[in-house]
Order: sequence, then C-alpha cells, then structure tokens
Amino acid sequence: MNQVQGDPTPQPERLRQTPSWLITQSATIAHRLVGEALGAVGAKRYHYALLSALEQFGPTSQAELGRRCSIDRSDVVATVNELVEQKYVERAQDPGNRRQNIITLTRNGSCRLNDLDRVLADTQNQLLDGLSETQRNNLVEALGSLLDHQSSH
Amino acid sequence: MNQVQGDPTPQPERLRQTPSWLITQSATIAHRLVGEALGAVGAKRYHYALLSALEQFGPTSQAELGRRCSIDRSDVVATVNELVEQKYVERAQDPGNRRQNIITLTRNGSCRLNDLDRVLADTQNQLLDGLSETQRNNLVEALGSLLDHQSSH
DNA sequence: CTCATCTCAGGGCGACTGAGATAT
DNA sequence: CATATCTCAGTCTCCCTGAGATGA
Repeated sequence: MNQVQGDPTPQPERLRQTPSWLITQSATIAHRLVGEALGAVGAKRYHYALLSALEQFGPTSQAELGRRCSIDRSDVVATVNELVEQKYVERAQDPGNRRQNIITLTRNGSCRLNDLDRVLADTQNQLLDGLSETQRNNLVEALGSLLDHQSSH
Repeated sequence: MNQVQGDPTPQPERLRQTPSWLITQSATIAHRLVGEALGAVGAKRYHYALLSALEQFGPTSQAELGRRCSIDRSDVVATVNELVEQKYVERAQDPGNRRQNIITLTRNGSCRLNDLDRVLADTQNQLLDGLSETQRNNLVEALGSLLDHQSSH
C-alpha cells in the first residue's frame, strides 16, 4: 500500500552521485531510444557510424573504419555485410594492398545517411528534452573531453 | 604508410556531435573501468547497487530493490542469490506478506559496501581524469537532469 | 478473478577474444 | 621472420520477455 505521499521510490544517493552510474544509466536510455528509432527504419547504430565515416573520409578499409568508429573488427565485418546486402556500400579488394578491402559509399548509401540523420536528430531532442541549451552544451563538451582524454590513454 | 602527419584517425564529425553517441561511448569506457575494478575484488556493478540501496533504505523487498536501482526483476533474483551466497545479505520471507522476500544487509555486507566505495572512488577519478572540477559538476548535473526527466516519461 | 511478487528459462545485442588464411 | 588485414566462431555481460507458481 506504500506511503501516502512523498516517496516515489527514489534512487540510492550513492548511485546518484557516481558519475559512471549516471553515464551508464543514461546510455541505457539513449541506447533504447536510438535502437527503437533506427530499428523502425531497419537500421542499427553501427550502420550509421560506418556510413558517417565513409561520407566524411571517402573510401576506407575495414580496419580503418573500425578504428575511426571504435567498432571491433568482427563487428565491422558483420555490419559491412549488412550494408553491402542493402546496396548502401560496396566492398572491393584493394589492388595496391590485397590484404584489405576498400569500402565505398554508394549513392543509395548517401541518401540513406541523410534519412538516418533526420531520424537521429529527432531522437536527440527526445533524449535531451528536459535540458537547457547550456546543459546540452556542457554535456557534449564534458563527454568530448572525457573521450579525448581516455582515448589518449 | 599513411600521411606524414596530422591524421591520428579522428572520429567522424557526425558522431562527435551526437549526444547519444558520446554517452554510449563514454558508457563503454566507464563500464570497462568499473567492471575491471570491481571484478578484481570479486564484485559486479549490480552488487554495489543493491548494497547501496539496502544501506540507505534498510530491509527491502526484491521488487522494490529492482525499482530503486533500475535493475530487472530477473537480474535482481540472480544478484541476490550471489550476495546471499557471499553472506553480504540475508533473504527472508515477509511474514506479513508472504509473496515477497525481505532482503537484509548483514554486518559483513556493510563492510563490503565500504570496501567497494573505495574501489569506486578510485575508478571515478580515473574516468574523469582529464576533466576540470567545473566539467565534472556540469556532467553530473546534466546527466542527473536527463535521468530525472526521462524517468518521469 | 485480478493483481503483485518471486523465480526460471531463454532471446538479443553489443563488446570482445582466439584462431586461421592471406598478403606485406 | 614479424606484422597487418579479413573472416568466422564463439564467449560474456547486460537488458529484457514470457510464463508459471504463489499469495494478497
């Protein structure tokens, strides 16, 4: 029967004050929102990441794609397979270095990226709905620093 | 052979400017750091969460623990099993409501929580190493708002 | 009958590891 | 020889669902 009022199952103070917990909880929410939004159009997070990299940097090997997007080599293989099947990218062996595959964005893939841009813009607004402009900027700035610093070990 | 200079595999702009991507990337790093630190002393993230809730709110049913810590009912069962086995909590049927189990923190469990507090404090410093005090406060504040707003739908 | 709770079994995804084949 | 790439197979953790049993 609970209390009459004033105890809407708050979270433990320890967790609320632990940055790593705040980050992973937020990530779970972000993950769900993005997954649902992309899933509704038949895409996944990794699809968007690879298409973004190809659009910005041009044809790229799979290993390089993995480095740029922080995606594991195994997952790059699987994701490229999916994107090839959907005709959004093409895979070709590099004649100058036959170890590697060069992945190229198709015109279809460019359009796809633009579509996903719109889907994601909506999702970001949903995710940050309660935050002021200042809070949004602070968040992006702080997490950017965190990633920069951590990636340089 | 790459360029002579100035191209240390940067990330795509689109990703760097997408809050959900920044959050999930940071979460992956946080997850790894916390997992390794807790794993080194035989603990898991869920262990710390449940112990925190029990310390702050006293004996609690499993369903309530799940609500307070945002842990799924199935995972609460598994985690309580582990904590019972390690003698950090005790499980007893509520005589007033025989549907539910009341979980109680043992003296051992209290000590364990203090130990984990120290482990986690170190980890938070590692995680936020490159950030100024202002950035850290901004981050905690922004993510707190995000979680508050999202949890109220 | 309905609702809440506890429990188990298992699916799905993301992050990751190991090993083999091939080429530099 | 060592190194780098691509690929497959498979593990592990977390998040979540479904369903059954019990009791309010």
